[in-house]
Amino acid sequence: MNPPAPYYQHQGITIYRADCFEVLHTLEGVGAYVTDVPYSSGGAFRGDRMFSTLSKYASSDSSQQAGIGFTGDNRDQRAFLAWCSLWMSAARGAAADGATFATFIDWRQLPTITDAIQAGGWVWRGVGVWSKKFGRPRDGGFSGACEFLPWASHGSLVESGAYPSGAFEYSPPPVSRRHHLAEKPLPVMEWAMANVPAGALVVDPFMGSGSTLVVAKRRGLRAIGIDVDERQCEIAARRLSQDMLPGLELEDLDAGELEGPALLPLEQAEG
Amino acid sequence: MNPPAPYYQHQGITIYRADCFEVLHTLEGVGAYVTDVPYSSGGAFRGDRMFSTLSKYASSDSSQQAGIGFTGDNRDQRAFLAWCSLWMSAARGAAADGATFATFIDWRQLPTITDAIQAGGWVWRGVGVWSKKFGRPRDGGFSGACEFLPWASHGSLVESGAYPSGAFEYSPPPVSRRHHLAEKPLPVMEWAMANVPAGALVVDPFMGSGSTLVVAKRRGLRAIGIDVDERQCEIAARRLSQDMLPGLELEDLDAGELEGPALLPLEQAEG
DNA sequence: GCCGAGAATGAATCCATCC
DNA sequence: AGGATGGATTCATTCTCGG
Repeated sequence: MNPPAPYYQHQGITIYRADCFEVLHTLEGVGAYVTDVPYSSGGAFRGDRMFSTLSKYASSDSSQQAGIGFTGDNRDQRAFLAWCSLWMSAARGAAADGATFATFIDWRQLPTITDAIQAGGWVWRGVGVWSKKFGRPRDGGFSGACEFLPWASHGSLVESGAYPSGAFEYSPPPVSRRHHLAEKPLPVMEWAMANVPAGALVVDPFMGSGSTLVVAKRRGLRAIGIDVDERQCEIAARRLSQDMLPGLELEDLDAGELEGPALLPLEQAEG
Repeated sequence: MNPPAPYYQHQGITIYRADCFEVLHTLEGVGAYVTDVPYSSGGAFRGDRMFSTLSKYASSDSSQQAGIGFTGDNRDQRAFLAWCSLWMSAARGAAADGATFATFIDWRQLPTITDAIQAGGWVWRGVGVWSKKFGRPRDGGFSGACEFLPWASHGSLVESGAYPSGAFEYSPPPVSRRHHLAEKPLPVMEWAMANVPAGALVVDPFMGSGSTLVVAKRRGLRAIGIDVDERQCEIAARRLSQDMLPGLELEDLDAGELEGPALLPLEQAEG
């Protein structure tokens, strides 16, 4: 099979505007997958509002009550597991021996993701933690201060000479300064990719605004980003075209504004 | 039903030397469960789980294998899920409305524990993270720097006026200075119990060396600790008898040595 | 009591050998 | 074969101890 025509291609970095399955089936020799799977939306299953509603149910005490759409909740959860298992399996089919896999996820979907990782044939190796330092406070409960990075390998873990910590602390910039609602700050992405060996091909099946590619480019890695949304592809391409002199700190790149015509704001549905 | 005779009882703190089921079925009005369930973890290979806790978890570098191990750590996945569901369900049967539940666990068993929490009828609310700052390094992978604190409530979450963070960073003291191999430092326990409202009855079904009770006593809470191992009961009782003047810092209490005769190490057979 | 240099450590993991 | 055992490995942080 051949991949679709690239949306962007320059200096070892390629962007495809496509569903990830279309591209994953055409790849081989992938050394690492690093991504941020969408879990609060996703055209594959349901509209954003519907999913939010269900999440709201699940987060209330109403799961103990009668009359809630339990089957609907359940089916969404199952569909998410099935869909993740499928794309993770497709990803593994394109992976080189010893390839690594990592995706960001929130606490609620973490168990589903670790099931999907193993269902997809990956060897689950651990869970990294990104601490944002602050989360929304909760009277009588713990704030949601962390996001999780379950990671895995295709077969034996290959030594890369890197020993990243399982915990990383970094305060994210305000939403107003992000290119994407769920955007991961570049230092956080750099941490998540710290164990990727030199020369590896990195693939992000849910590219979003392209933080994975920006870090890959800085490190001189080959990389492929995939996103169904053309606006995200454009944003990512513009970020890659920015000045990336080594003297620039990642934080500065994060704060850099994109040149060119203004882009339409993203609708909520993209979160 | 009546509980067994207490092993220790003083100033609102009670210790039972018993299997937790024996006691849980006799309780009522419990405001919070805070515990550290035996992980039944220790490696991806079948054989690795079968070792004693000392050889599984204590540093293999140090030839000193003296110390106190603990029991009930050898269950396989299915049995661990079933057993946890049972005791969590029994615990919920004794819980007051709005009671909270929290247990420490490692990354490998986290999904199993969140399943058990929900199977036991609790409403899963989130996952706290204790960062030890440093874990054993892994070439090509992330270190295991964190332990996790999934938490839940019995029905609606009750406001307690406390807003603890979902992340807590603290370096544990070396094994040689602990009362229990898996002992949680007092500042970590204090964080894990930060949302427990004043006046609540706290129960720890797997007391170990009694850190939960020590923090409860400091906070003026009523508390019940349960452990099958009489040596742990004795250690906990001694810790509770130590000087706990408010002027003393928790770190100092951690470092305090216990008076009385030395304890025998646990035999390998029990591991 | 404070500070710096050197030593020790880790709720592992993986693999080569034994039985 | 397959389970059990023993040993080598890793480095940021903490601990120990002397000055």
